[in-house]
Amino acid sequence: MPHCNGSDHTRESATHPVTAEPATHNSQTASGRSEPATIRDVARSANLSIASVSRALNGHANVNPATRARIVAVAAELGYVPNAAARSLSTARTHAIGVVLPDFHGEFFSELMRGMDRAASAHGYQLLLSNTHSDNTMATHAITAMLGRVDGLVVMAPSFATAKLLRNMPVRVPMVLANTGDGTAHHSIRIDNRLGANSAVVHLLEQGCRRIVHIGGPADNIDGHERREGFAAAMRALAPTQSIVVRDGEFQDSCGDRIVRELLDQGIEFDGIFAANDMMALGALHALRECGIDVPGEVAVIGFDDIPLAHYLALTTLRVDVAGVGGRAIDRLIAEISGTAGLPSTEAILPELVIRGSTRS
Amino acid sequence: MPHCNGSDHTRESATHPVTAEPATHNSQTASGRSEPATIRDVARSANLSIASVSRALNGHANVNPATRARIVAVAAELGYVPNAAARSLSTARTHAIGVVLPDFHGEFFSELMRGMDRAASAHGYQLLLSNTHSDNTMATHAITAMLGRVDGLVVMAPSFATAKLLRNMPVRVPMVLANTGDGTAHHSIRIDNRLGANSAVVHLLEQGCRRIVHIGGPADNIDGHERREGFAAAMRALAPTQSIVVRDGEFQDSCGDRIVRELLDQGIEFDGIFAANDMMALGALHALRECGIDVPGEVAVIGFDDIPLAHYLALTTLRVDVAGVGGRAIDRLIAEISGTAGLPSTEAILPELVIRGSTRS
DNA sequence: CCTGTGGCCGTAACCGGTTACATAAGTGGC
DNA sequence: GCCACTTATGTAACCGGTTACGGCCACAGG
Repeated sequence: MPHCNGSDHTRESATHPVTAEPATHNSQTASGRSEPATIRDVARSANLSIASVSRALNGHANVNPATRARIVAVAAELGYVPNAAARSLSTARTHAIGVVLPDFHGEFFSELMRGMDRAASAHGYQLLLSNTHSDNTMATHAITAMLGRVDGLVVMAPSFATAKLLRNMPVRVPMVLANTGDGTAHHSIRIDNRLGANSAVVHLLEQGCRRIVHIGGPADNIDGHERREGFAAAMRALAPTQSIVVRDGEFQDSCGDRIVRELLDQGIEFDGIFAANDMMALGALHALRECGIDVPGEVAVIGFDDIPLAHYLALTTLRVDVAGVGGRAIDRLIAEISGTAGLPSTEAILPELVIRGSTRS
Repeated sequence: MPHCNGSDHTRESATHPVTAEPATHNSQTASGRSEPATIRDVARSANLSIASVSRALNGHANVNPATRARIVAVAAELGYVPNAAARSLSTARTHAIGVVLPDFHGEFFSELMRGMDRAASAHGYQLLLSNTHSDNTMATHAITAMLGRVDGLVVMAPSFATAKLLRNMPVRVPMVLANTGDGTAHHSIRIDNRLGANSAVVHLLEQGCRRIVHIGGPADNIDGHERREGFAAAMRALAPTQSIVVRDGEFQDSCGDRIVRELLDQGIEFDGIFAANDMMALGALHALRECGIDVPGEVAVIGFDDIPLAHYLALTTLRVDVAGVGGRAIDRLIAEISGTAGLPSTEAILPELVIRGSTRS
């Protein structure tokens, strides 16, 4: 690029009175596709020191208003954007939050992210994402990769195995756990699965059910575990004469379908189903309808989560404010980052019963 | 943060020879809750220079194998993790990719993220997320905030207004556009909406439909726009005698419902509906059923996207490999980052017709 | 007129890495 | 025995910000 019109930005020659013009290291205009302008470019262009530029742009008080205005104008003209890495290096703050999730599936995930993003961007934080791909060891690997590039972590590890790994990992950053079976050492936020299960049982009993079966979640999953325990506890307390029937699935609709057919084949009688999540409940609904069993007349069905499908297929369920979980997790993490959080504690989100056609006609 | 051990912030004492043994600045073991170990700690502990540590840990060739092994061992013992900000600063690489999306809603979003995450982590990249909250100016703001902390950007801006802003923004990083109406200046990837619309029309005509109406998407949306145009073009080409009826909605189920009722009220006859997305198609299905109109007997309905609900409600639709879009976008961005990408070009993902009960009994 | 004070600004150290270059030791060939 | 060359390691200059500290100047009080 030989002698491009260097007329406008060669003011720096004023500081160096003579010498042979340092090759105009970086004197292109903002419109060019040049290297991004640095704080030094701004300082040179404004005939000020980099310290003043830094102070002015960061809103420090001890800067002359006129000077600040000039700096802001020059910065805008050069299209200056502070280098985030450099800033992080000297301030030891990244303004980023790492999010480690077990899997990117379905509405649950997008709602969670929505809540997190809103809370994070409200505080000027950005979200760095990582999927553990349902591999337990991946979680620690993902966290390690994030160390140093985030100010804190939100980790979701519903699998007990992952939670165990987590517990043994030394942390160097603030961390909030979501839906994880470890409420002692860290700040955490969870769904009150036992309460939800209790609400489900109460509702089914109110509808007149006398033989309730539970389609449970995976044994390794904390939510499945707690919902199963909550179901059993509620049954013991509220319907002590009923036998407790539980069949575990894998949170997929096909499991619900299969388990219902197995129960029917085995001649097990039931008039109510509490599934540990909506997908399995929908699979159960499907199987019941195919077998000509009236819902809710002969069998009432209730799920957990309130996914959009539940609304469409009139499934009674327990609504969980997933976006709220995400938002609260971020809020608490930011509180911990800024040192305004208290001792580690666990916060529970309460599920809300949503009654639809699958339990009441 | 009361009385944290103030011994660690006396950094200037290292330069001034204050005698008195620098107090083993940072010699705790990995298990402690101390300040993270730096490369200097590792070097000191291994009796080597920081250059050797850097070379050893980065796999450079010119390091004695025995030395490398010792360094690796010491690093592991100290729990050393390189500071990402420092590394980014000197290498000008962040190994992060910025993702700017219009909204975090539904299955579409999670599938997209899934595809992106898989592709990104396969190449050792992390994802930095940003939501533009459906505010056009937010997009440029979000991008600005990401500059310097990412190696490249994937931007999704289905709104024409946002795309326009984007076009005028000077870019300093590699960028791939997804579903955006600007295929000239940047690498981009999109859904072949016109082809999909054509497939829909062909299928409806094959099913014997002779009066097809289109429930279109928002005027400002590129996908809606292209599907509408594709519909009109296909009708002109394949059924030139039919009049082209189009009613625009907002991609929500309620719109489909409302529009169908309006058409019926206005006495407009039709035997086929092509909706610009599945949600509106489902709304239409709902309205038709409530009005006692047989589907597909009297009216066939086809949607676009193949969301999970479509499967459950037996909606014929055009499947879009959303995860594939995300994955391809990341792959191409990484190619551009590493300089192995060619000139900007547009890549199209082909929708696939999925025939279900709403068009064929 | 001298000195204290406060506002504004510049100098330079520092954050924790990477890497060009210098240095030192070992190897082979003549 | 000397030189060229390779290999292994150390030194120090960066990368682009932030900020402690000190200097300069204007102005007020004595």
